[in-house]
Amino acid sequence: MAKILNVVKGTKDILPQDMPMWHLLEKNALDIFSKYGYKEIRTPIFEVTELFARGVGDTTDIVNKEMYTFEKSDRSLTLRPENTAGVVRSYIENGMSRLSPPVKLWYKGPMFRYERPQAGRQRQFHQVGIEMFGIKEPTADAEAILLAVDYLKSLGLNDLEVEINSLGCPECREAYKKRIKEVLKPEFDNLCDDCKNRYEKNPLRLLDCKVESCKAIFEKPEIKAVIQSDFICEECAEHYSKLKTYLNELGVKYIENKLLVRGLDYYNRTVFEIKSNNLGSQNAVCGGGRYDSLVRNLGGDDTPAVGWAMGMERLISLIPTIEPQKIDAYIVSNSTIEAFKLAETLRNEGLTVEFDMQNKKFTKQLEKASKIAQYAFILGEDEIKNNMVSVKNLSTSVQKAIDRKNLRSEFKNV
RNA sequence: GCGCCUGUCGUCAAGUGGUUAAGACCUCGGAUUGUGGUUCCGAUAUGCAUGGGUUCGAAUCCCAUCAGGCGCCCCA
Repeated sequence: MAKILNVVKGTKDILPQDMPMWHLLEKNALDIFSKYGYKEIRTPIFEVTELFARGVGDTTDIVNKEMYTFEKSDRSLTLRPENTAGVVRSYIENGMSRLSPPVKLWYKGPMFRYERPQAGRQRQFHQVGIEMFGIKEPTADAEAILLAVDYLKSLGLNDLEVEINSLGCPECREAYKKRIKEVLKPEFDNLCDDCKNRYEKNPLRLLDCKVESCKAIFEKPEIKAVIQSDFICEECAEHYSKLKTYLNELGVKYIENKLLVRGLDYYNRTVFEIKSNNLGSQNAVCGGGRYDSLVRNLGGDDTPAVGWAMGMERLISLIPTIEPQKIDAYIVSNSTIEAFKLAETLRNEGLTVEFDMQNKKFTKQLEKASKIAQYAFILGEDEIKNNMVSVKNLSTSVQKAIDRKNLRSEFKNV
């Protein structure tokens, strides 16, 4: 026997039995996002590496150590680790800034990150997400969050926690970073290695360190005071407070989490996450926020934008398993040709139909029918002669002969 | 990149040093030559991730390698 080959580490087959859940996610995405005016967009799964370096940010882990990058024809290309950069690239390249705002786009598809796999984390995984361009007002932030909550509700996920925070604009954030670094400077040597690293790279991410010794440091009064201070400028504060007003009025429950810091560099002002307690340590199903400078950084006009992405595998692990549907009919017959022809006729009429291709014994055919179909269409010599079909309801055992002309309309009455 | 745990049939598993490696589900065949889902019978691992070692003897102990899971980090 030849050697068996396995899926690549961190990737998974999505098997037929999983498909009903995937179809539900995809159908609800199309239905609900459409109601909010979103149009679907599909961008390539690989892009020029520079797009992610400039878009996602070269201080992020995603760009630093998690990208699948390869060289082809002297160009460096990368399997997309997320889709916002690609959508923004397409928005700019296709002149969508000429469209009347808001420009609302949604996507779904595979993403690739080279990380150690664990519960809720794969190297190839799928995201569904939205991006809205052209609106600086907090109505955009509020509608994006409302849409996320609506979509989750449609999947039966009603009690997930929405966390929000405001990172401020680049100006107030820089000032805040500076203050954090100043107040922590005397403690620098006592921080854990990760935090020492973060101190330079992204001081904001120091805040939710889980190491006990670091937590203790952050509890010191003079440090805690800085962490908990409202650092954002007046304009940012107003934006944030309007967002909260909208959410309150719309009945969207949320908790404010001052420590919530998305790891991507492009966010400003609003950031949010939606979390579940049933996911293990990778507990975020949705993450997003506002990214007003990304379009400009990638060469477009100054364009405010908001977006989020959800991990589809994580969503699926939260929704109940959906049993596959049985087909309408299985044709039971010892005449292969007649069965074949009848199957084709019925399929053209819109039914899902199978028949026995191996000319097995009658009882075997019926046994198969009972496993996979709602009805058995029995086609024996008598039936063929009289142009009839004996329809058997396999859950009630009721059987009735029906004229083939009326089969399509009458079989479900058996 | 670091830590912990695990690897017995397609799947779930019993077995923890001593003759032929339980059982269940699935699959396939038969009992049943035009009536299934119930029942009964039968088939299906010369092998326990792979390679070494210890032993009279190893799925069981040891080492290495590989694979998987979980956690840290990070994120969806």
